[in-house]
Amino acid sequence: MSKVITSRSEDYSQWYNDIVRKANLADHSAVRGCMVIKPYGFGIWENMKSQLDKMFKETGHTNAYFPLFIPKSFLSKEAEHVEGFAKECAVVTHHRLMNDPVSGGVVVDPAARLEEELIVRPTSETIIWNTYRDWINSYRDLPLLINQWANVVRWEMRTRLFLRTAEFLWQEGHTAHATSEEAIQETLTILDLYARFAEEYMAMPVIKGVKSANERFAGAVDTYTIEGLMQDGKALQAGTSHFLGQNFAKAFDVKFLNENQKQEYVWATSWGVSTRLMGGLIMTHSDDQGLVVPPRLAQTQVVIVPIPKPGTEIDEAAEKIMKALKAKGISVKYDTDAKKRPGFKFAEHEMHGIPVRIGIGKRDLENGQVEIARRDTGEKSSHNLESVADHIENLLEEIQNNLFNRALKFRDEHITRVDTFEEFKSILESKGGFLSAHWDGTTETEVKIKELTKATLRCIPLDAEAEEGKCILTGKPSGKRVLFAKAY
RNA sequence: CGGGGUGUAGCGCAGUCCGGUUAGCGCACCUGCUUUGGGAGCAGGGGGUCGCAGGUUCGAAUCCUGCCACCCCGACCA
Repeated sequence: MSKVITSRSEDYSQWYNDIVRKANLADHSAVRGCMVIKPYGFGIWENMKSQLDKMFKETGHTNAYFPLFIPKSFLSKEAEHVEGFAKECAVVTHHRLMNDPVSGGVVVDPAARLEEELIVRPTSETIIWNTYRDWINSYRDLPLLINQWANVVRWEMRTRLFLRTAEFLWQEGHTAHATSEEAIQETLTILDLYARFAEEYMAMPVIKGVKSANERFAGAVDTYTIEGLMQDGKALQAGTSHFLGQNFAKAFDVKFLNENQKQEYVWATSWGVSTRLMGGLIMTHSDDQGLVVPPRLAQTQVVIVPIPKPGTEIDEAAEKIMKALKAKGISVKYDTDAKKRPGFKFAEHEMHGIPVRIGIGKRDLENGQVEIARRDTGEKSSHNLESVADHIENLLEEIQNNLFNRALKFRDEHITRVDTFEEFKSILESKGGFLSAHWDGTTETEVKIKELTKATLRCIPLDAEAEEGKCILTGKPSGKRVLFAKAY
């Protein structure tokens, strides 16, 4: 068998790129920094999306849609937001093209210059809060719990498929509340929702925490995050939930009349996860045979590969199994392509990460059995034809759990408590992963650590226990440990 | 945007230094036959503006200039 993808240990970046392309997830487009998500990859994204959407609706949110374009002046209304987002944006300056009599091509019509440029949204806080001003008058209009599924554009200098592309797909929730407490509660509700989704569906363990001032979203009072750990020991920020205080309400003059007939600014949150989750999914589970997809997100959960022999008994057995699996709501495909040999199909389906493969050949069938191979461990076993559907139903659950537990074990083994800066640097270079360390709480120290080690402060874990200690860099007192790591 | 690298068929590459037949190889693709329990074998066949645009030359994949894209390392970020 020839090697199709680069090994993880050999070149992690190349391995990642190979999986994205060879498992048919995505590819580069003709536009700089943008990607084409292929049908197979998009199907997995759609599964993620529909589950998240269901969870948003269960927590009282509804979907809406706001414009792609944001008038330039909107971006400058919230001071910190400008700092963070007014750069690296795509800008629309004209609204018409014309034929060029000289070159015969098409040129921008100079007469069609816009009076005010439009920014292609890098995030939608400004256009949404400008709209909320008209929607909110009284406490009876609150809370306003809205989500939108959209694309956004950030003109990133350096891009990587799924992890950082110039255009990406995401959901962004924007809520308005009457009180600070309620908005903070919303922020945390969403953080929990994201963590549950990551762990229960993506089988990707995450740490819930709060960002330092330095890593906070531009315009937020507090930014909460879920942080995952990839197989190369680097952290991935997988989702964020922001408590925005009254910053945007003040910037866009969004007030409501409270029960005591007094005007107040509303309290806000915003939160989002993006197609970056696809990158996290790939890097959490996949191996040198290709993609590994958790059963709950797999487009196809089971594939049946016949070992061709004359006669109809193989087809009959396959039909029977498919019927039983479909009755249980399990998605299954029967790979009858006569042009490909079984060995080729095995490798191909492994590359695509299909959780369970059933092999049916004459040899097994004579014993009333089929061969079952699981993608997570590669184990193969024979199983009785009659009860195969029940077995697979359990097996899919087991694979889902095993993927999570395996990733959890890896993650926990890669959280190292360090008490000196020397230790910090040496563990970071040798083992990687999260470093649990004391920090004096200043941005200055955080930036210094980044300059010296390339590690960033990922988060202050929500469950961090009180513990007296000394900052690993400055020796100043600290009340709890925080997590550092190199990150994507 | 700074440093380094790459761009030749769908994919992976040789050829470029030192210009010169009709631009080659492996995989993939098409046809036929034999095969089919871990990426099949044989025979035949199709597919190329050599990233783009200029320039030098009798002649450019090859030399020169500019541009573009991708990869890696930085800075920036979900």
